[in-house]
Amino acid sequence: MGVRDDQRERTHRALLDAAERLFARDGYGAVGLPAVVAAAGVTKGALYHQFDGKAAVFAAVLDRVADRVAGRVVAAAEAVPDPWGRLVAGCRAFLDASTEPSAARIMLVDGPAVLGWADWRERDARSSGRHLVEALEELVGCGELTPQPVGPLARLLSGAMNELAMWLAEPGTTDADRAAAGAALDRVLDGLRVRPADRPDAVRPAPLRPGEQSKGTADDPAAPR
Amino acid sequence: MGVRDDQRERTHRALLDAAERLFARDGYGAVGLPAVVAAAGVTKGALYHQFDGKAAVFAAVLDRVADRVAGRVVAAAEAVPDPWGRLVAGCRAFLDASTEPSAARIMLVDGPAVLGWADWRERDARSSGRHLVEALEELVGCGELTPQPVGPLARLLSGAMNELAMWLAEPGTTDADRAAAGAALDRVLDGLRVRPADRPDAVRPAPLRPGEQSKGTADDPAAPR
DNA sequence: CATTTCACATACTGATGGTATGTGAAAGGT
DNA sequence: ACCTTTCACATACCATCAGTATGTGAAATG
Repeated sequence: MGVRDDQRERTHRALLDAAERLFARDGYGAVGLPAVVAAAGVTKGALYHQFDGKAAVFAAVLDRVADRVAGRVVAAAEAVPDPWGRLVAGCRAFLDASTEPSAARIMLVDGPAVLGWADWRERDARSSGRHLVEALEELVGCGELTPQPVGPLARLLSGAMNELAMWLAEPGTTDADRAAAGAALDRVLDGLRVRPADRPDAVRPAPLRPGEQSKGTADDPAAPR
Repeated sequence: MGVRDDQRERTHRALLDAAERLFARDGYGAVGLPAVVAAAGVTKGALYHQFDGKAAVFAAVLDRVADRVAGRVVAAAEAVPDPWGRLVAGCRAFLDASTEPSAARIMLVDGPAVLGWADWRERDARSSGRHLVEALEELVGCGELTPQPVGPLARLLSGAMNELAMWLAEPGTTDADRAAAGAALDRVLDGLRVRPADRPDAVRPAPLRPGEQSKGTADDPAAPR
């Protein structure tokens, strides 16, 4: 690698940084390429040399954001030993990470519209979505979930968490809202869990009570303003 | 009233029809106003006389689509006598209606990106979302759901159904996919239902840990905004 | 029947995404 | 060391789009 590749990578990152900031703040449609290249300190020539167009820049930004989110999900999940706890921890981490306004706007709001739902879905399946599917498969394997195709369930849960994240990313939402969203998600997940009584014979004799992790009290989410 | 209002309404509908067709097929971003007015057989002058701009046309189209969907939801729900059946029937009808590609693309994919999530949410809260909240409140009231703020749960379920609908709206999905999505949704809803064994009569703390909450249905469904 | 209103058409503008071409410095061969 | 090629990027340009300003003719109004 010479000084050439170095410069190349520097402008690449400058473009991604500028684009992410502007896309997150104003939305894809309201951001023009002139604004992006100006914020990055380069010209349109540089942008079109490195990307195939505006949508490609957005896709690259989205991938980077999704990677960050997936990283936090994995980190949170692999700190928990038991499979069910991993699912819950992963979901909670996803919710937290996606609530970051930049992530919500780029990944959840504009993503499907700009890239098309199919492309967007595919990218999700390669980052956070994959871990969700794997966690569900493991839970089915060890009898904590009733045997079922995990694909549809993963989509359902993913959609649920995405919507909650977009809500929580909205300015004006409070910590109480965050707690209420987490509690609702906990209740849904717990409802899916095979009751210990109904479980024929699991891998372990249920050492801990169904982890009710509703932190704080689920309060009225009405947000005054 | 006069021939004037008549003509006015005719071009209004022509614009909405043309815009809905094009937006559904190509997406908001890929449709230009020239294409819309050409398909409607009018000129840009007519469009800007009746609407405030491209986004306003889209909003009007979305409202019409959302009304159609909500209509089907209500029709399906009110044909069922018991509250729980109403919820399930309503959800299934929403899934069916939103799977129509035109509805999915306009309402679910482009809607949040074009109008902004908050505006989009508000519109949903006025059509389908309202009925979901009401159904959940009724179920909490009659003890089939554990007392909880229904706002977050409604958002969660709405997001889940939206994602499933977008999936099923994709070309290439089969009837088996449709059935699998419905089954997954059924399982989640059923998991939320209070077990008859745990429901002797009145409202009890349920199997959840204490400290949850004990209030009734007090909950503001829509975040004011 | 004169006047006003209004639904719409035409003409125009600034800005945007995208392309074609130019340029100068780094890489590579001899 | 020198010439050539490559490449990362800049400049100039174009088609198109959303939006605006103005014109127009028929319906409403008195």
